[in-house]
Amino acid sequence: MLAALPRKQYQRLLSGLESVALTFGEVLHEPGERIQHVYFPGDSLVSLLTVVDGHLALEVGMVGREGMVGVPLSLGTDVSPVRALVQGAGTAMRMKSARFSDEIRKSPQLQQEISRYTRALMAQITQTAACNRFHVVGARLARWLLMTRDRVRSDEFRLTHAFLGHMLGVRRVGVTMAARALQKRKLIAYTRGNIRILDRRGLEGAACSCYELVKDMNGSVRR
Amino acid sequence: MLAALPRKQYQRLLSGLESVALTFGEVLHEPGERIQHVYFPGDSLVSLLTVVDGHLALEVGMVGREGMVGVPLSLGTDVSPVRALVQGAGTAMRMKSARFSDEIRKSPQLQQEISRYTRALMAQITQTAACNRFHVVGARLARWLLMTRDRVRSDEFRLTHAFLGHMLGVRRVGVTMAARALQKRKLIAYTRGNIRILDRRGLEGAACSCYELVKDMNGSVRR
DNA sequence: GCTCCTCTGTGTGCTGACGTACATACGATC
DNA sequence: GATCGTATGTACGTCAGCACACAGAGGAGC
Repeated sequence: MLAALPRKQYQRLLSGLESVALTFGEVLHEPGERIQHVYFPGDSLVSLLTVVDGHLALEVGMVGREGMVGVPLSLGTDVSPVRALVQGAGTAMRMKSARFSDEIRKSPQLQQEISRYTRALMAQITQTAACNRFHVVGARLARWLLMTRDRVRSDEFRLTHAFLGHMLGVRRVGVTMAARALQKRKLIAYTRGNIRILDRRGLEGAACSCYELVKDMNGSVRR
Repeated sequence: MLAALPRKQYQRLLSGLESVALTFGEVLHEPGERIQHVYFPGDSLVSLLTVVDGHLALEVGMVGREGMVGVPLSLGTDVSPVRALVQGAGTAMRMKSARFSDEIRKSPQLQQEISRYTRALMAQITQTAACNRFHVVGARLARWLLMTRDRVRSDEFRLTHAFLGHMLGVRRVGVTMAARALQKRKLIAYTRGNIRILDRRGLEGAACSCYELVKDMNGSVRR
C-alpha cells in the first residue's frame, strides 16, 4: 500500500516506520482496545474478526500488502471494533498511532490513499456480510482460499481446518467436509495444516461470485 | 446529525441544503450508480442494502436522524457499493454531491463529524455481518424492530412481512413465523402492514445482544 | 519403537431455514 | 356488498449446518 505513495511522501514516512516480523496467531489488537500501532503487511496476512457473544468469531476483512491494519485511526479514534489476528506469518511495517495520526494530518496524499483503502475495506466487509448469509460453506471456503492466495502470492500456505472454521464462522467438521469435496474435485490438496491450490481456475468456479466482485472493487479502486 | 455541528457551521451549510419528502420504497441510489445527493434523514429512515447475485438483498445498515446517506463521498468517490432504500417515509435534508465535497474540504468540524459517523456505520455493518451469521430469525427481527423504533421515535410503523424478509435476508414465511411468536408473547402486535411494539423491554430480551452493542457504540461515539 | 498430541475423517440425530403451494382474511374500490 | 389485490397463516418435504462423539493417522519427542 505504501508503494502507491509518491516517493517523496514515502521517504518521509520511513523515519516513523519499523519493520517487524509477525508470527502466526499473534493478535495485534482486540476489540475495544487502544490501537498502539498501524501495520502495513508485506508478505504477512492479517484477518479482521468480529467477536460475538464473547466467544464466536467471524472474519469480516482480510488485510495483506494492499491495505493496512488500523483504519479507525484515520477516522479519528484509537479504538478498533474488531480483533486483528495474524493469519499468515511474515513481515510488516508498523508505525506508532500518534505518529500516524500526525502524518495523516500533514499529508493529503496519504489521507487520500487511506480513504481509498477505507472504502475498499467497507465494500469488502459489506460483501462478506452478504456472502456469509447466502452462500454455502464450500463456496465460501473456495473464495477464502483464493483471497488468501492473492495476498500471500503463493499457492501453498499453512492452515488447519479448525482455524478455517473460525474464519468462516462454522464448525471444524463443516470445513473438513467442504475441503474434502474440493480435494475430490482435484482443486486443492492438503495434509495436516498444509493447503495447496492445485487448480486456481477450477477453484474460482467453485467460489461464489463475491470473490470476483471484491477483487474487481479493489482493482478498480486502485486505478 | 447536522444538529451536532456548531451553529455557525450549520448556518453555512443551510444554503446548500434543501428539504425533501422521501416516500416509502424510493431508491436514493443503486450500487454502482453515481451518488447525486447526500441525505440527512429527519423523521425518515433509510436502509442500506447489499445486493447479491442480482436479486437477493440484505440490509447492512440503517440510517436515521443520527446519520447520513452518502458516506462514500467523504471517502473520495461518488459511487456507492450499496442500495439506499427509503424504509420509513418522512422528511430529509439533502445536498448536491459536489457541494457536499466542497463543504467537507472547507470544514474540519464537518469532516470530523462525518468521520465519527463513518466509523459508527462501519461498526454497524460489521456487527450486522456477524449477527446475520450467528443469530436466529426471531432475535434478528426483534433487534431490527428496536433499531427502527429508536430512529423513528415511535412504537408504531408500517411494514409488511415480505418487506422485513428482504431486510433480514429470509423468506416472508420465516418472518411470519417469527412475528407470530413475538405476538404470542405479547411483545408486538400487527395487522396488515402495521406493526406496534407493545413491550419494549420484553422485546429487548428477545433480541440478540447485537442490539445493545450497536446502540452503545453509537452512544459512546456520540460523546 | 513407543507415546502423545494434533489434525482429519466419519456417524447420528436434530433443528432452523428453504422452496413451494395453497388457504384465509382484511380492506379498498367499484 | 361483491370483487379483487394484498397481507398473513399453514403445510410438507428437503437440506445445510449444528452438537456431540469417537475413530484413525501423521509427526514430534522421548
